[in-house]
Amino acid sequence: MSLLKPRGTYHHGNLEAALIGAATEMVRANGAEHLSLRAVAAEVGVSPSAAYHYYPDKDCLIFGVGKELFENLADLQEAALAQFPGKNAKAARSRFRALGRAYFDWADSEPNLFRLMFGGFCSIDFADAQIKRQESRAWNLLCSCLDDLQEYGAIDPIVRPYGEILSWSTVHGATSLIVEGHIPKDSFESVLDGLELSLGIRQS
Amino acid sequence: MSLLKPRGTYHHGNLEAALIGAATEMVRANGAEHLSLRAVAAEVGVSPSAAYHYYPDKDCLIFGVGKELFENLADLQEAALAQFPGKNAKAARSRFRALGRAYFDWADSEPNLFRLMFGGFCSIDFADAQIKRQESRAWNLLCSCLDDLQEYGAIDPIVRPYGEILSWSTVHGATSLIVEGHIPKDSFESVLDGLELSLGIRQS
DNA sequence: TCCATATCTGAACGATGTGCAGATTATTCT
DNA sequence: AGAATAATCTGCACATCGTTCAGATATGGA
Repeated sequence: MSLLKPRGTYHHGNLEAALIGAATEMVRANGAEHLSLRAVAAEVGVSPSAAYHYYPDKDCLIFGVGKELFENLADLQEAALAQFPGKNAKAARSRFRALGRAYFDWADSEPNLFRLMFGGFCSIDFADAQIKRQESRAWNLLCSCLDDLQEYGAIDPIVRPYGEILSWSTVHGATSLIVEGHIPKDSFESVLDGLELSLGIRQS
Repeated sequence: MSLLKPRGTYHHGNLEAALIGAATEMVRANGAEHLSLRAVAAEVGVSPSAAYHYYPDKDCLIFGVGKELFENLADLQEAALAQFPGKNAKAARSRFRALGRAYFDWADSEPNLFRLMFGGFCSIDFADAQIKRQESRAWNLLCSCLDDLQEYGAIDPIVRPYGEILSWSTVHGATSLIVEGHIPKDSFESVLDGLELSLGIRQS
């Protein structure tokens, strides 16, 4: 599936996917705030108006880009968990850290995509069913990770009820602050350390 | 100091401040992504080109807006601390919560301004001396708050070294996630509860 | 083969950010 | 006070952008 429309043809054949693909790449490179619908159309080899057959306006195109990203992130976190499949406290703790690191690494390697998802400037409808599904998939991964720690007695039971929301908030907050340059990059590991300590997660 | 230029006059007299004022109000109302330099100029009663005498481009005008906001936030946090001046564990704990709440309340009441500061879409230079000063002012407030807790033996000494970065990350993360609609608003209080618990902050 | 439908083009409109020549006012110097 | 200089603002122009719409072109079913 090529992005460019075959020369001399009228119909593209795969315009919707091609538009999303080109738009994603351009957001990745230049940030959503500099995305031009005309440029996306030109990249794909199509007139600007063609896009309006699939998206009522530019915002919806960007929304389409965003929807895919939440799936990507959930996939990454799933892969991170799969790296440490052991059924013991040590492996569970590794999973917990891997989950946080995957979140950060993704944001750190693609700040423009991360901003599109969580920056709030693009009118993304988080009530959208597809996004909700991916977000709850990621949430469930975190839940199962904390459940494991609990099962192995490797987390403070008093703090356990706050585990999910505390972990997500902390990791997301540190990630945002680092991506936007408010705190240095190497502080993420120490945030993870502190988070583990404060949740009472210790290696047996 | 009126925003509008007096009718019939040529020079405005206070253009720079008026531009920032009008721009701030328009960002507050519509979000920085919809700010129009022409609209700001019109609001102030001046031609669009006039703005270029004070700011080389639109981004720099937005940057000017952002700089002020960091001062506002630090002021708010200072005021929050002043509400609980007591020299004991209970007051220190109240200060800690007030600090977090002030951060969240500010973001919750002015999401567009919060996004401008931390959303990452506006090219804000956080190495700017004025911003750094305000950010470190807020940071020091947090430090002193945790120092107090430590002095009164009201915080887990093992977690204490991570106190500042954990607190900021967690509060900022929860705030962002709530403002952008990823988690419900009422979860902030429970994040605060969890943060206190996990830091070992308990009332004597 | 012909027709209905889906898909795309081309030209147009208003709005935007920005640059530049010159008009207008303020300030400084004599 | 008057003239020269600097600061400030206007008016116009340009390229680009998002978006609309009438019409051209291709596709698929009868």
